Amino acid sequence: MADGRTPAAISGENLLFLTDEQLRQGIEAMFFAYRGFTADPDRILANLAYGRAHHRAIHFINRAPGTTVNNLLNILGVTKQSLNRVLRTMIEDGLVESRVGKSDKRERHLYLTDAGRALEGQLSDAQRVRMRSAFRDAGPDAVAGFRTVLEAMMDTEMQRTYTRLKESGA
Amino acid sequence: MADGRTPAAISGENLLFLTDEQLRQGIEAMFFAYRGFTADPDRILANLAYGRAHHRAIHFINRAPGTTVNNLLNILGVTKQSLNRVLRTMIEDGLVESRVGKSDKRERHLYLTDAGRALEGQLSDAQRVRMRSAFRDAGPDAVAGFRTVLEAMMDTEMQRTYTRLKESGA
DNA sequence: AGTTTAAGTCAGCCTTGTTGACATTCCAAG
DNA sequence: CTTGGAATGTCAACAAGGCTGACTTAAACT
Repeated sequence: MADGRTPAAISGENLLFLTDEQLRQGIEAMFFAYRGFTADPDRILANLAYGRAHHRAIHFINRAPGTTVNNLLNILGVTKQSLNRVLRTMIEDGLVESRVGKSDKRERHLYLTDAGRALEGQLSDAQRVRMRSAFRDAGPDAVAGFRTVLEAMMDTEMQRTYTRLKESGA
Repeated sequence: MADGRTPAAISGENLLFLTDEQLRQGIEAMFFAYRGFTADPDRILANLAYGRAHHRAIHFINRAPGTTVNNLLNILGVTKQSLNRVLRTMIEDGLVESRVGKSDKRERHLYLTDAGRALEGQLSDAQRVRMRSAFRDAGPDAVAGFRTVLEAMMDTEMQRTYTRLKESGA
């Protein structure tokens, strides 16, 4: 078995963690935790003229500088029109730069400007503070489990996107 | 130490799980996983005239039948006006029943009708299928870690709400 | 030359959040 | 008994951020 559990161990550990009540608690935990997860950046964004959609765009442009609009579209899972509205305001405000592609001039490659990077840093700092505190409180084993479950919860398509980003990172 | 780790073990396990890169991966995992988490109920709701807000209301009314509007407001973290719009359509459509309180007639107690319970079942079945599959793939230790981290990520207020619901359940 | 692709844009619609103002009902304290 | 405050509901207006559909432009591919 890939995870080192024998069939005996699996039936032995009597699957109590798969009861409907356990699953419901997992569902509610996701709901409440996601609120906490977005709360800190939301507070910062509320004072500017931006929202969560801007945060997401800015995060992934920072993560993969030079990404094309199409690529970003796939990562974010929204329509071109929806992304464009967000992108346009950030380009106008000088947070994002859009450069015509060298090899393929139809493509636009996206980069954060200095101002964009500054905001990105502010937002991700806030989000990381909470994440770091949660990780530290929970300990490395819990964190590993956390990531395993989240990965298993993604659509397979998103799993691939996530893994690609992860491997490009470090 | 409550979790059995000695101070030496903590510094020994060199805190690699707290690097900025690890935290960023955790952040992205939350983002992608939440999309998966809501995808199945969203698909069902798209065919009806309801959205995620209706799902949340219906979930917690089912979880705590007879809850007051104010209580639901606190759980959901939205404004009274926002909840009321959602609630009103579901009352009109015969999914939710609103009963005037016995002891305090200002309060309205909320219950699902048979039709409401049917929809709730449909939605939570869909969501549980994915959750169950993720839990099973990840195994009980990972699930425990998942819940530990999520709990640590909540605002303390939400933590209390979550715990109260959890203990009332089973 | 004709088709497909990437990006952008316009218009319109929906859900779901927000504020602010105001009415009603009822409990409880003075 | 009256009055203040609490719980609820309702109306109006607005914004963010999704969506669809239609259309343009430019570039690339075949």
